[in-house]
Amino acid sequence: MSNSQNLKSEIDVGMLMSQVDRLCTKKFSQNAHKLGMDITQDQWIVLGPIWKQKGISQKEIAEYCGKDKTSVTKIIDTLEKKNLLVRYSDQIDQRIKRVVLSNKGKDLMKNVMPVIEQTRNEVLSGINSKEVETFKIVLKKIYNNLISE
Amino acid sequence: MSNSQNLKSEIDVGMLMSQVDRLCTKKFSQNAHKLGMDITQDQWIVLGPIWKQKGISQKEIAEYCGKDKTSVTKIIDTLEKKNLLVRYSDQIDQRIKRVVLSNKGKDLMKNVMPVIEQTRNEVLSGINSKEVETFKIVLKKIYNNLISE
DNA sequence: AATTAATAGTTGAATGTGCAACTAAAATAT
DNA sequence: ATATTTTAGTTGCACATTCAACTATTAATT
Repeated sequence: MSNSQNLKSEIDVGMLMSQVDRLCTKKFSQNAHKLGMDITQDQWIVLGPIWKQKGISQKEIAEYCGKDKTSVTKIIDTLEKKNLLVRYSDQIDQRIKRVVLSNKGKDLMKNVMPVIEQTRNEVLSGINSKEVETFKIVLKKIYNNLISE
Repeated sequence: MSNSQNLKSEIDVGMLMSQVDRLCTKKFSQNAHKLGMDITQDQWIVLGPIWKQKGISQKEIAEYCGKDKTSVTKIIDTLEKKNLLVRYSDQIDQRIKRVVLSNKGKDLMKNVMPVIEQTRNEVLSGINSKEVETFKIVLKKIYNNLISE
């Protein structure tokens, strides 16, 4: 125990962020499951832009989500198997795949809000809004430091 | 582009954290590769406690790293295949597997420091220490909010 | 002492990520 | 007009995570 504490005190920022990110993702899944929904955080993240913009392309989804196009392809594969969305080729530019939610997908997005809210409340409980602001600012700064392009 | 900006402005904290965590992990890998080292961030995270405490058990590694025991098993499998460490059973309690670094593992840990430092510098560039402090405090608060047990 | 619980670690399935190599289609160059 | 390059998306591989079910071993019950 004391040994573990010694080690923990020297903890690295990146390591801590990874841990916390995994805990948040896990909590989202658990909350979704508790509320009778079969969806992961990353599936929700990908559904978001499709919900907001019907017929959005996979490339645009990837940009919005900050995900690799490979990840987007595979998550959409999963979501298509679950009949939450439909893929179709752009009529003009056949390279582009566009995506729309199915009725099942729309229903899910309607009902998923309590999962988001409950998770956010649990995650940010006892943290004042100024701290959250700084937290977000730092995340954005790190983000800008690392997006090379 | 403007559409993407609209979407981005409503970005969720958890989503942003996931993105940033992935970018950090990626940057670590890239820096390691640039410096001629074959190691991922998670492999380094698991090697850390073994380096600090020779013969540490997998359970203790999992606790220190905040990783699931399953993840630890598999990362140690990988590290063992790469001959960076050795596993052996505890003489008294045969359930316990203990781990020590090989010479190759020790060498790697000696040489990995520049990767850590370079990554940390790139990640935290232009962020003042007060912001970093608050950032860590918020991460720890979220951590405490989510470790159920 | 024999049964039952708990513990440490492993395995397999499902999910997600990143890289490199690939296909197909469109845009550009010559 | 043909050849080259770029772009959008997919596939396969390696890695990492989680869950549930499993083995083996030790500890606790009765």
